[in-house]
Amino acid sequence: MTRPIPPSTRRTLTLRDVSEACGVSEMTVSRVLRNRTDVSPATREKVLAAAKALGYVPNKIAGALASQRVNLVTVVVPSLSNMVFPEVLGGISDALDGTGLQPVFGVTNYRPEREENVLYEMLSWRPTGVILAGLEHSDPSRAMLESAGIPIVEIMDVDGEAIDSVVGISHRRAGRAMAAAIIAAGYRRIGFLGTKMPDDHRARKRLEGFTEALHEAGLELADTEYYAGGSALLKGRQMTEAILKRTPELDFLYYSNDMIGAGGLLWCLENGIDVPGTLGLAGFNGLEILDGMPIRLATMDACRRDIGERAARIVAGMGDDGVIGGARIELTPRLDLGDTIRTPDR
Amino acid sequence: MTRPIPPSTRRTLTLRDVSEACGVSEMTVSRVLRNRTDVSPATREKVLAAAKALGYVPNKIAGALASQRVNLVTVVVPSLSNMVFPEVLGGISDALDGTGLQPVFGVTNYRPEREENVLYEMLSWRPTGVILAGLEHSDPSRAMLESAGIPIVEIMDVDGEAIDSVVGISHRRAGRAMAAAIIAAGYRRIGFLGTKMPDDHRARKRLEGFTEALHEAGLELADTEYYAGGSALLKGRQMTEAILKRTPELDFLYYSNDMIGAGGLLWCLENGIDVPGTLGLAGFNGLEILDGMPIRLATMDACRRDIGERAARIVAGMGDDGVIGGARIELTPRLDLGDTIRTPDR
DNA sequence: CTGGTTGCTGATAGCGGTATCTTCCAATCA
DNA sequence: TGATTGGAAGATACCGCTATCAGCAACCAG
Repeated sequence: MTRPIPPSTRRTLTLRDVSEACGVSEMTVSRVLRNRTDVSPATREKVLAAAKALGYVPNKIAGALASQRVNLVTVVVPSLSNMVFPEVLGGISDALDGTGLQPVFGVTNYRPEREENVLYEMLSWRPTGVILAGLEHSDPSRAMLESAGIPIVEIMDVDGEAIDSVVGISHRRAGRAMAAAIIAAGYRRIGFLGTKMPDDHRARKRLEGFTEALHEAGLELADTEYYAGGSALLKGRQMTEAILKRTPELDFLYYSNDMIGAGGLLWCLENGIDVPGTLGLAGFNGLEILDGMPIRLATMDACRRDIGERAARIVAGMGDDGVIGGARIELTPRLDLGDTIRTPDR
Repeated sequence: MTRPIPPSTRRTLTLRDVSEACGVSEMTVSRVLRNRTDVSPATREKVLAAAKALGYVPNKIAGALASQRVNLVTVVVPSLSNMVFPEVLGGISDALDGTGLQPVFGVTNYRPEREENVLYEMLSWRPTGVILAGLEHSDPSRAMLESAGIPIVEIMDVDGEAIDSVVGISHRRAGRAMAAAIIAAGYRRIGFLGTKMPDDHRARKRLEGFTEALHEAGLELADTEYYAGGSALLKGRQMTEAILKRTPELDFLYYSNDMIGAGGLLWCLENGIDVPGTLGLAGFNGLEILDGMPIRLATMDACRRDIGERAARIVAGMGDDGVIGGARIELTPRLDLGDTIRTPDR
């Protein structure tokens, strides 16, 4: 095993080491390394050469403490295990690129007490801003965020009261829109399949909006099926089989996400069910994976990348509208009927 | 818009504020908040109450500078857009839970210069350790890592020279093993479908191992097909169609990942191809999504979670073997023939 | 030639904590 | 009873960097 360098032997380098190596003051080195303009080209070259030769890496901890500036943006999401949040993170990452700001990610696994912990840890690094999913937080979490004195952007959801800024879609409205489309297509005996996660508020709100709209049309959910954990695609199959066995007269299945929807779709096709004739299907999220399915599942795009980008721009102080705080951006999800909802006039 | 609290009015709290609020020294407050034992219960209560009442959040920047201790672990991965790295991150996150260490993630998009940037930024926070994917890094990156004087764990791959510790599988060997299984099953006209990413070294090594093993058995790849970007599932379909149209006599398709493999599988089934009789298929990664496919794609589990957990334990100083640095853990991927490779003796 | 400006560099004083040493005082013991 | 001990709290000195201001030469207009 070739161990790199005896870590004990070599104290880590400081500005002083660089300054001594090139015969200028620490202050001048600091200026050069921060790309400040008021240094003569000659000195600049000398310093850069020395820093490079030594392999100096600045200590941001000291820098941040002295300057009271931290170029970190805290990003807190509930999960990485479906594709929705990674895409949001991608949007944030790209939007922050070139601003000098750096995202730092934390994951809560949909647990409020974990969110509280993650936030506490993150806030104690005094980040430039916070982007976090959802509007539902524990009281201590809200208190921390409110008193942090930095931009807070709650994302994904706009149905509720924001702490500061918010960028997202209305999941309640999304649920209603899907219900409307389904009813318009003539389906009447509708089942719902979803996760059993009390803290997935967005899924809950979609379902609420969905059932409200059904109700207003004089309909009720005919059956529901819940799952927790495991391969979503497989669960989608199993749940579909189970719900159809229990309630064969269903003519539509609304899935709380595309992955279980895709599983259900595959099961239906394999079992010779006429989709969308006998049975209509719809999911939620507009996942890329749907592009590869035999037929396109109806879905609703959640504007994930866009949400990430906009949120990042707010934190970076580049919000489109020039508003300082308290921005509220509601995006409109695009309904995609795909091939699994019959066209109304057909 | 209800803005939280006038940020300008309220200076952020310091230890001094808490100490003045409860009439003890800053030092004592510091002790209490760090759970040090040498404080009387009475004082402790008093301090905690004051801190809570004020909503004090410690400043880790100052703390880290003073104590020369940072509880951050840098984790650098190339991508979040397929499920493999999120799973690794999950493993790391869980293993670190309870150690007082916190992971901080960075993404490179498979670009070496970006890796260099991310590492520079991250190292300047003086983390406790670094976990990063792969063994191939730019010279400056290697230099930074070598001179950081902290545990460095390179993950996913063991085929190459490590900087310090390494946890992963041999992708070369994985490629060979899959080739062996395919040859043993009697397939002879083998095609390869994969990404066109020069910096995905693990995919490259798998292919190298694969072709080597073919070569030793007197075989060569009969055709290859590459893609870049887009929905992997859809690309899998399209590439499969393309390669079979071009080279219909192929009797096996080896995909560089499960997602395109799954797409290919769906296409084959829809087009009435006898899998695994006429055409065998195999992917790589052991993704959960395969569980939901009509039939199980042959694959090889990459031990992702396990790799994350072990790497985290090394950084946390809990490596199973008690070795301080330079650990080398090679895991053995499990070959799963699924339903898309015919059983040799059948 | 003077006073002011400009351009570059250095000295000094913190940023908000923690390590370490010291002090204080009550409890314990010969 | 005085010496000793040990637990609890405080005083002090930094950690490595940056903000700020001071210094000083070169330059320019008046």
